[in-house]
Amino acid sequence: MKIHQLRALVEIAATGSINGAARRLHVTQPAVTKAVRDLEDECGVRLLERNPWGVVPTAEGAALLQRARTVVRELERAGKTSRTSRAIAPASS
Amino acid sequence: MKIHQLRALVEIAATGSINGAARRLHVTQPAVTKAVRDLEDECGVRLLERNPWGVVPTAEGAALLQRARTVVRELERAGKTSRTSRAIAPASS
DNA sequence: CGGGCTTACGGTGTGCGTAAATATC
DNA sequence: GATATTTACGCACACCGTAAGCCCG
Repeated sequence: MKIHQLRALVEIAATGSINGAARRLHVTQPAVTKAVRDLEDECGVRLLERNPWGVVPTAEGAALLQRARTVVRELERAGKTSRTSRAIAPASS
Repeated sequence: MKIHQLRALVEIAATGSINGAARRLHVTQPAVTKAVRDLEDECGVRLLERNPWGVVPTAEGAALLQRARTVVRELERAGKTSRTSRAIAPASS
């Protein structure tokens, strides 16, 4: 269960395609494919339904997607918090 | 901003020492030291106050700690969700 | 001396990119 | 032929463990 895997899932859902997710994540398609595949392999569930025109989350994928969104969002906030701390830190003489 | 770094921060705060965190995380002390150091280096803030008898989170460390706890907790829930999906998935003929 | 943190060094594993293959329209 | 996904291969980076050093009681 790695972050980049959850991020991949989130972006795939957001764009409706692995290609689009790859663009957003600034990585190549195979990287995203492997990320979700590892995730599916890890939990033993098909997270995406592969269609010729793209992909759609399965019910299980959608369920995990909600969790993934929260994790990514909170991680984002953590990064923001660290930046804020960086701003107020210099005053801690 | 990696998960294991946040996890390290959480466990350090929980145990009050890098040594204790290492034990909980089933890794060695240097690994934990480097994890928090990388985190500090990344956000440019001293997260821990090093004392001879152990370490104590700084104000900035405490702030990030709250976020870190949330991230770790949510990630935990994500893993649990995947297990649940695994349980209900086989019925999706 | 003992306990705890840090630094340096080497190995191993993982994630990424490139290249090639398959399927649909 | 174009688009989208998947698989295979090789590489670079990051994490971890071991070993050695430093500080304080």
